Amino acid sequence: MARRVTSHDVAALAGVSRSAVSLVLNGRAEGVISAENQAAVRAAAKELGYRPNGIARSLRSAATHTIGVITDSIASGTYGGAMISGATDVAARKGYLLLAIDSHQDRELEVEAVDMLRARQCDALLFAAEGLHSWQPPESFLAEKCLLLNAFDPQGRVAGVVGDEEVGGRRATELLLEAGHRRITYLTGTDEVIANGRRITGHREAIERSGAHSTLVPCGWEIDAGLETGTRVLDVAEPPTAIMCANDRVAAGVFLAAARLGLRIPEDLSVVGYDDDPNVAPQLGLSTVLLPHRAMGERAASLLLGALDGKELPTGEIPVDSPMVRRESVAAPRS
Amino acid sequence: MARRVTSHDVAALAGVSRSAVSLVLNGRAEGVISAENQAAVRAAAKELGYRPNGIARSLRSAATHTIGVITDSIASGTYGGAMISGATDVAARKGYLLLAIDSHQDRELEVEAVDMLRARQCDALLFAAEGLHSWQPPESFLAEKCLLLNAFDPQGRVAGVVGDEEVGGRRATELLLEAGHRRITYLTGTDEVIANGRRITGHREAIERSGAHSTLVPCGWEIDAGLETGTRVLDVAEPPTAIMCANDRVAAGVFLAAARLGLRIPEDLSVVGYDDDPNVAPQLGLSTVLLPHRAMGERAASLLLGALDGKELPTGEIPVDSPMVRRESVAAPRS
DNA sequence: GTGAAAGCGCTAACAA
DNA sequence: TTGTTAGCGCTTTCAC
Repeated sequence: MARRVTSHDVAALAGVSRSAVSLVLNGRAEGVISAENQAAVRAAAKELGYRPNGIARSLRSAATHTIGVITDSIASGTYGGAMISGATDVAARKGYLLLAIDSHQDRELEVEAVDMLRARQCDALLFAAEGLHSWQPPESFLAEKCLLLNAFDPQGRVAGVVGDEEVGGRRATELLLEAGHRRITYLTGTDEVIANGRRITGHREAIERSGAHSTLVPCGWEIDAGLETGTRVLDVAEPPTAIMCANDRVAAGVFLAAARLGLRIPEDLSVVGYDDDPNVAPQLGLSTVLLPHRAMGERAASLLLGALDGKELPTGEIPVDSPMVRRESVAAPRS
Repeated sequence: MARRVTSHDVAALAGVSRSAVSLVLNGRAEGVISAENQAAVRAAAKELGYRPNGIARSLRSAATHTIGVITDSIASGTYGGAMISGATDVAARKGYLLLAIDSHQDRELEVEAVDMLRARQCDALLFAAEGLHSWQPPESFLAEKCLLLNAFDPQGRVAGVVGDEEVGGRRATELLLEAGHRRITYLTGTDEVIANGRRITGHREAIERSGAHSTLVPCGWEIDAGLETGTRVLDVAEPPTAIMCANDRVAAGVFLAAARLGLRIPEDLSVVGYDDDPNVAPQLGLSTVLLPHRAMGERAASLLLGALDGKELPTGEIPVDSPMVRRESVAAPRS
């Protein structure tokens, strides 16, 4: 770690002043610095491997090109990483980097994290939640340009980028309706998960518009719940021709239930999942609604970057489309 | 975003000089600043909500309390997040934050990422790989305090924190041996995955020491390979009494194969996996070797932090223990 | 026990 | 067209 090269060294080697170096390297030299001096500066910079000290530059310009991110437990799940990764990529493309810290769902740590990030003069703040939920931002968070990811502010003071769960619930239902199903069962998740209610709303909308019939059966989120509830629902005189599942793991349970009962998918039973879980959906050939985590992260970063560019930040919830991933688990019902 | 509070404001309110503020707030005031002035400074700082500007402090002290992290594609898999999360937590506890950027396995982006991180004066650099592999650090990377995570330098110039795959392979094997198995089949992964060879080495060691017999059958890493190869291996006159699997997904395939053939686990067949995949192992009750991603991340951060504290960085590979997770899939063979 | 002054590396206004 | 200067906010001698 030899002493760092500074603009002073470059200026000396090129035989110009430090300001000349600054102008040339920041593209503000045209018509200000002679062509040969420009060349000399560039040559010297290259020879010395000069990189401007970002800290000094930040101090001067009062901009760190850094977005502070508070995550609530992002690494524990399968999906959180995709959001952060999407945000990182979009930010990096504009020269911004993410400074991340995890609060482990601890309110005190959250506040402390905001403080740490603010002390480092982040240009903007982002709060990212593993699972969609309501989040009350501390005052210090609101003092900056800020945004929520996979979360929303109950008081609506900050905008939040979220997956469009209603559309997702509607799409999954419509896929079954369009295939011709009229007797549909929806194995729902649990109410403490906010997405659940929204998906149900979307589902009901689609059903009502169609005139078909659906039954909602509380189930849960895990494979064994899918197996158990799926078996109960299917092992009756007039079973549904299609099942919509709370998520892909439940769908996997339904696959098992169907296999047990000798029902083939999709010939005897159509199944649609939710999440596009990479560990489940492709293996099963499951048609499912994609939770657009990466796109959400990208969206959040680009909104924040826009705000730093002077654009207005939106308010309220910013839904990101949840597309349908079609595989082989849905077909027309046996007539 | 009202104008930021500076030490100047605090000094003015407390009626002292800026240097006094600095001394008090950094705990260097004892015996230097009068008790009442100290109290005044603290009161003023609190009232104004003063936080020292980290950028200015960094410029002054030439230390940013930041670790730059280059990831190669960390968010795409199930495990990468745990490493980063472990590192983040350990670093945060010492006031360090991670500045992360993803190279998407692109060499040019890698070099650029190192440049960006160096320009921001990170105190140390970490390269983290999703899957264990060899990585050739650019010169610019080596110019800093640096370390590899889940990777190793073929030329040995930087140390790399890795999971102990040999021990893992040995442990999995020993679990079966201790249960009394003498006819074991190992469904191996593929050679382009470096961990595979190491696990095989560990496996062979354990087998040789025991005098038991094992057969290695190339299989792969996915559930369908496990099902297919598992079926082939089990559907013979004298099948193995235990199967060791390349990973947990393969083990899931073996579970399916066993079910098809009417073999109960663990009564008729013992199975051991690798990874402790949270999406697979608990659901199956699978005994498996834990890939200690979080511990690896923690280890890397604490080594780097130690180095910043003046301690020597080790060289070569730094293995982190891969513990056995015992569940129900292993029992004594039917005699 | 306290405050003035210098300087980290950079950029932008200003003077030459 | 160029170089000099001031200052971002902080810490740390060094006089007082």
